[in-house]
Amino acid sequence: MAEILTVATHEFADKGLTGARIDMIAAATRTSKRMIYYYFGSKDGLYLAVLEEAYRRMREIEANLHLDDLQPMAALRKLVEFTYDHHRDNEDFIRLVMNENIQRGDYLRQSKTIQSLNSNAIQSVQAVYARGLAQGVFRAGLDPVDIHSAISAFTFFNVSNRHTFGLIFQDKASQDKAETLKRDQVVELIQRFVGQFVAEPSPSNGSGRD
Amino acid sequence: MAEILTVATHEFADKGLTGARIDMIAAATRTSKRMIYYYFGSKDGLYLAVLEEAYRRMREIEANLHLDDLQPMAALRKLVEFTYDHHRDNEDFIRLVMNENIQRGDYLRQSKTIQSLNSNAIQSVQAVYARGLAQGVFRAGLDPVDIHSAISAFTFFNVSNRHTFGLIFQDKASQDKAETLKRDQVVELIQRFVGQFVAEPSPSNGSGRD
DNA sequence: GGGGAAATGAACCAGTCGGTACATTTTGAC
DNA sequence: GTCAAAATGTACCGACTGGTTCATTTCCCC
Repeated sequence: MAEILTVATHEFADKGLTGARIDMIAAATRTSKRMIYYYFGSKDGLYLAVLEEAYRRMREIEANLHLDDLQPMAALRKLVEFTYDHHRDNEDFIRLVMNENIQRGDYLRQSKTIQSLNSNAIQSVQAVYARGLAQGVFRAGLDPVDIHSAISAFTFFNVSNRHTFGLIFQDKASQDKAETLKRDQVVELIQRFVGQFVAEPSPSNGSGRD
Repeated sequence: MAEILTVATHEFADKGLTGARIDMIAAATRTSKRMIYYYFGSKDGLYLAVLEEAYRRMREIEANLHLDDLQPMAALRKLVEFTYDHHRDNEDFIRLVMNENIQRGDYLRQSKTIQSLNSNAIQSVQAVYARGLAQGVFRAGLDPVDIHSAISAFTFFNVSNRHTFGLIFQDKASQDKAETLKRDQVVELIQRFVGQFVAEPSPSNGSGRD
């Protein structure tokens, strides 16, 4: 059953809900189509299960960042870096979410499980932001949801629109693998958005990831 | 033929390439399925035509912004506002591009027409950025493509991920129609990213749009 | 070891859908 | 008016695909 989910995740991410073929998924598994229907009931049921699992997995990691141990600005950096890395390394997740948006969130809406998972993400941002405010390093008047939104927008777009964006601006040959904004740039952008001043941008650590 | 394109644009944007049905498109037209194949050859052919038309239309408007008549910071604002408004008001376009990314840009790649359209967009940014640098209001070291990327990321994500994002954070009931970041916020974010200092953020004009 | 439930296999089906064959009509240049 | 080319209507097809039927096997609890 776990195998089915793994294969299905890939297939749905690859072709989308309508494009994916149950027969293909079955063929790539050691079980049969019959089994897929036995466990998941329908194509939609399988898709929903895949969606839930993908979200669950991300939030699980995210919940273990221990942002509280860091100074606000550093915590912000770490959160951005995590999100950036996660999205870059989990294209399947990105594609699933894209597809779900094409379906207008019809399936996500059915899953109370997922919806409850995500307020935690906002809580984290809220906590960091509050500390930053208290210390005077963040500017006032921002909504945690907006900060989260800003982080998501960049890191998500970076992967989701890789193909069309890279294609259009391919003449700027430099960019390797059509990555648009580099990681440190995204960090800085967010810090400038949230920070009080930018005269002293932010310590540019050279650390790879995490 | 123009009617076919209009209807097809909507259908493809709505359901995606695989989800769209030729019979549906034909039914919504005053012509027949036979005609669609007569003019466009195949489903893929029709899809490609739709894609080209959508891109062409956007760049056409964009080319008429006359950013040169404005001071750099104001020009930047206008560019962001235009992109924000366009994306918000043309969900079909957004969805087409999303779909094309799910197809890994396979169709966009076939269209030399589109690819040539877009260097102009970068040219505009480049021009504004250069003027801003000369006047000392923009900071050095940025790539015009990065600026364009930043603008796109926000305005695009804002629409493309409306459904999943709005659903997840619906508890923050405030946001009307699940719009994540407000227009002025996006403008400010970009200005902070590009600008030299942010002590004096930017003139917040109260004008609605355009 | 009996028996019911869970798990599985193989063939099959009915609806769907992109695409076509064939015939016919309309157009427009001369 | 003629005639070729463009345009169009109708009916149809073959492949695909989500889903099912029926029968069988494996599991496991007492």
